[in-house]
Amino acid sequence: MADSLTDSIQDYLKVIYELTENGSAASNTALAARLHIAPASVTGMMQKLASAKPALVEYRKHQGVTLTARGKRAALEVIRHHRLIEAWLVQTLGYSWDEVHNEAEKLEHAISEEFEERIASAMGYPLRDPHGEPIPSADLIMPEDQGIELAKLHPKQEACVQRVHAQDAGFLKHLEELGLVIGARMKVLDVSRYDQVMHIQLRGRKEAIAVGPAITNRVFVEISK
Amino acid sequence: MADSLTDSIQDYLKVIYELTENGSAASNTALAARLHIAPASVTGMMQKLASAKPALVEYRKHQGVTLTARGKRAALEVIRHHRLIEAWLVQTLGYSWDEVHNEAEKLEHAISEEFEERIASAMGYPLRDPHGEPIPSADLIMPEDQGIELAKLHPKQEACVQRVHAQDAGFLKHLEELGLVIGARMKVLDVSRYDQVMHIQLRGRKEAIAVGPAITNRVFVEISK
DNA sequence: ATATATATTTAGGCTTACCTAAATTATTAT
DNA sequence: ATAATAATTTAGGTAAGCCTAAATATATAT
Ligand SMILES: [Mn+2]
Ligand SMILES: [Mn+2]
Ligand SMILES: [Mn+2]
Ligand SMILES: [Mn+2]
Repeated sequence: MADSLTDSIQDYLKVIYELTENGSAASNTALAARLHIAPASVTGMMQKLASAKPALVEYRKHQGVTLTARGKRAALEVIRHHRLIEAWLVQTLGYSWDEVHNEAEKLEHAISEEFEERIASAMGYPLRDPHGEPIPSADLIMPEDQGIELAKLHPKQEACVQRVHAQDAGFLKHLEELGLVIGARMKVLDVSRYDQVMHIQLRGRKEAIAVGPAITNRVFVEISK
Repeated sequence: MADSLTDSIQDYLKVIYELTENGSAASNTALAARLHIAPASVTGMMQKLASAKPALVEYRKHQGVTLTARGKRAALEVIRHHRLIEAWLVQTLGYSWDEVHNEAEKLEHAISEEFEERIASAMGYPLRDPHGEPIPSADLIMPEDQGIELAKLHPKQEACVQRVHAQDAGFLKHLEELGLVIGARMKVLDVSRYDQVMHIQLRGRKEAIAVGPAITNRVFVEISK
């Protein structure tokens, strides 16, 4: 009943959710960039979603958009689909974490609620996707996430990789080669003051690694006191 | 590389394949009925597919359409997707044979070749879908099918249900209740000359059943000599 | 405060895939 | 062979979702 939303609209809502998780409104330019769509087209879609019968976004010219309660629910439904599918591709079909995103990007719009429930049940209701991202519950609550950017750690601190905020296959493959996979334990050796390059010793690895902000801002960890 | 065909076009090609399996061309009206689309719209699409850069159908006004080699390959690709998905929903997610069709109808357009290969491999390259329909091979050859309509049997003949040509959930559920499932063994008791109602004794069932042409024309069997 | 640069919106178009109503062919029955 | 019926095509439209170019509003730097 809830879903007569097109694939396109579902993608817009999903991206708006991600861009507004920090509390601020999402700009049209940011949306356009994430969706690979011209800014003018985004404006048109935002006007449409804002004046839909039950509005999906709140939109004020030049001020960006936020989701209405309704829009948020729709977004979480798509995100739940996406992350469950990713988890399931890895668990039952042997996909690796860098291969699942594109497949899930299409399947998220194609599965039924029945299918969603069946894979969730088959996997024992997993809480996170293969990248460590939390999976919204069936009643569409996004679990709180207490992870912290790796970039925020100080020398001597120890932590465990909890979550990686990325979808590019090459980037993910690179993280894997570095040993920055979910659950990996590490100790920060030092941080260069000028370029923020961080030297890290991963447990079970001989050599320490050096990673820049492009990586440390996307890897989230749990500090192990 | 092969697939820039829209979901819509894929559905048209699939239905054309099914309507031309008997050798004759497919009429626009028949296509329109199967696709739940107005006949005028079908005409438009046929003109488009016929004059596409590599033509997908051969079309002459008022004469109906047939598939070109290219169109046939595209159709078989979709049918392979559809049937593999159906098999896999049943085998790995516990769907019943009457629930899979609608789910597969959407997923068939959403999965990658990679996904196709992975589920085929995970199931050990099955030859038939849950309704007994043959699954085209990875190189898009449709297996020959030597089944015969149940309606063609004569009294005293024994046979085994090989395949059911149907997708309506209610109809399939009814067949299941009757005991007309894939692999069921039976003996024809008699056939009423006027309404073609057939009396059948299924192995392992107490009571014989009586079924009309709406059923006997859609159930295909293998005669067990 | 003004000029410049950036972000956003408006205007006008395009493609895909539908639709309905009217015209045209084909088919069938007399 | 006609006339009536059925199938098919043509003509003219619509709604989604995009796009580009031009106009406008906002933010930034001096
Ligand atoms: Mn992901
Ligand atoms: Mn998507
Ligand atoms: Mn089927
Ligand atoms: Mn389909």
